[in-house]
Amino acid sequence: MDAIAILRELKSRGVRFTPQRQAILEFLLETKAHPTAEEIFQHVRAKFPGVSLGTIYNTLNMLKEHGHILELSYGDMSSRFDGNAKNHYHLVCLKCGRVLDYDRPLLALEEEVGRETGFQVMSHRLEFYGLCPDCQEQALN
Amino acid sequence: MDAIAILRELKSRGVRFTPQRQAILEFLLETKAHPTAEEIFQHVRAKFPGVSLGTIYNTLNMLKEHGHILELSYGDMSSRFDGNAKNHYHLVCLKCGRVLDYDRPLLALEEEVGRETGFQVMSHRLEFYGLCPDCQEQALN
DNA sequence: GTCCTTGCAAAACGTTTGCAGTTCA
DNA sequence: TGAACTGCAAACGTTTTGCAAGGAC
Repeated sequence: MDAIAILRELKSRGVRFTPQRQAILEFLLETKAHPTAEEIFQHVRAKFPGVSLGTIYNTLNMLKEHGHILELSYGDMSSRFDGNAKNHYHLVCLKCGRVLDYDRPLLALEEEVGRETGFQVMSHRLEFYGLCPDCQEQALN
Repeated sequence: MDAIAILRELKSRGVRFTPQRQAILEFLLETKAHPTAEEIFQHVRAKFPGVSLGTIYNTLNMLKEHGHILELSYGDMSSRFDGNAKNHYHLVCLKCGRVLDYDRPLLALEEEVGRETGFQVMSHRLEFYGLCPDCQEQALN
């Protein structure tokens, strides 16, 4: 589903279709980089010089609430946003902060966890921390 | 290992043993609640009325760097701290924000992920999101 | 025309930093 | 004694909010 299709669907729920929103969502869908709000801002500003960071956050929160993007937050760094809300996992580089996708079959644990704990499990998040190939190479030098 | 033993061990690495640090670490070790820095501050202030939030953060960062506690961060809420740095997983309630421990054998995935992706995996984090038993009950009313 | 959204600025929030004074070793 | 730590306050970066003007429908 592309940006226009998603925004059309949202329109039927009372969310307005604006060119800024289209630019933000298109960028999120086409990049694999898990950008921060600031990075999205810089990118969208190339097309819409007057856009503000407030609008970026407004749109990101709206898309997140409707389940079209994911917010990934880490201790010290600012949040990163993922245009792929379909389930997948992440590899986080502890040195450069980069976040890479890791596609693999989802773990079938939720039902078992719910049974064991009484929690009504709705989703899960799995992340691996370490060094990306680039940073491993640098460590050798 | 209790707070005094941990602080004694840190002393041999040049970290000073202060009563504020003892109070902070004791609270983290005895609670299961994964408190925020602010909650730790409120608790420690009962014993040390003059303590400052800066000291709380200073101590939490020191303990985290030495691997004695974990920092858990989520999108909108502030970080929570876990006095149990031994590997275990977490259940996060989407309604009340509570974080519960989930003890189970660790997944043996790191080696496989490293092989598949070229990442040098050093740790992983697994969290389940949903409704805790209390909030499920409330939803019925 | 209505009301949602934008841009801007200010504010809020959690966290870090700088510094003078204090305490631990 | 001297380096590490404390308390305080100011600073910081990220995110949210308030509001008047603008744009979608």
